[in-house]
Amino acid sequence: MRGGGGEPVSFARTIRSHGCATLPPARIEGPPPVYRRHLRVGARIVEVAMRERAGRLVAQTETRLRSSEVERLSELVARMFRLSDDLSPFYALLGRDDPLHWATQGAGRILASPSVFEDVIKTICTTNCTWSATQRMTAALTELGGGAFPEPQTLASTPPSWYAGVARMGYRGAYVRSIAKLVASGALDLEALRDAGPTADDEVERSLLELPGIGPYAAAHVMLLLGRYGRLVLDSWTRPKYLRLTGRRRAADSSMRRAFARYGPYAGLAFWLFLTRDWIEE
DNA sequence: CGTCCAGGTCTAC
DNA sequence: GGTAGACCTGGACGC
Repeated sequence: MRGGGGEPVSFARTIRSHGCATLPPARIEGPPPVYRRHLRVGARIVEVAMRERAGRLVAQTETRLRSSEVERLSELVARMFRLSDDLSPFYALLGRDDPLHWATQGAGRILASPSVFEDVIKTICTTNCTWSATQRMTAALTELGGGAFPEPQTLASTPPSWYAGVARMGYRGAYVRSIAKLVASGALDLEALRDAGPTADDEVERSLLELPGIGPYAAAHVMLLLGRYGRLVLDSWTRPKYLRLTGRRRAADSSMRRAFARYGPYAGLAFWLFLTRDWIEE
């Protein structure tokens, strides 16, 4: 790996993926698809352009990085693209006659945030509001962070008046602030959820549900970003989209779960791919 | 203008 | 266990 000053940081591990950005701020341009965002690398914030080149994921920065920063950036990008995930067991489930067989070309690599903390907070910002409100809230958070998502300590020490008056987060502000305080104080280690290894999904789900502002929808959403694909993300966007795609007039949550149960631990990923196939241009 | 509700969650029955 | 109401905010509506 090399990096800085126009030299790309590249990853030996091949990814064949259609990255799906589920959370702002992110923009995908194309072709060729480029994903850009500012990342906090050590003490400073750098803009990083990430793209696929010859079967490799390449991250490039405008400014030259120290080798320690290259190391750190590599770590962050590997997390975001979940490079340690092996989706082959999922692909093995998708036979020729499977409606999701198309996904075996490399779909399903969910793009996460560099930290679990960021994914948790942003997910709270998607609840019970319009997408434009989510964008407003996350833009304010990024502004507070000086161009990148703020550290837990920053959010913990920011007064409630900022949450209400600037970010206009409404009742979510208290949830976000209290989670930030827990993390900043060391009482809660959200990042450990990413490397929870063989810890059962149920246990991870319970941990998430204990957080203020995190309910069934948010827990399932964060788990998808953690590479735990068993839960279906059920909300006011996915439910109607499912109905539209299947031509059904109504469908209980239980019947949607049943319809995807055959994908086992990948049921939630299969559901997500089923719903977002039209996001992928062919 | 008032009402409804959006990529829900919490509390109180 | 299941369900009603409240909850910040701000667009999209109907009147």
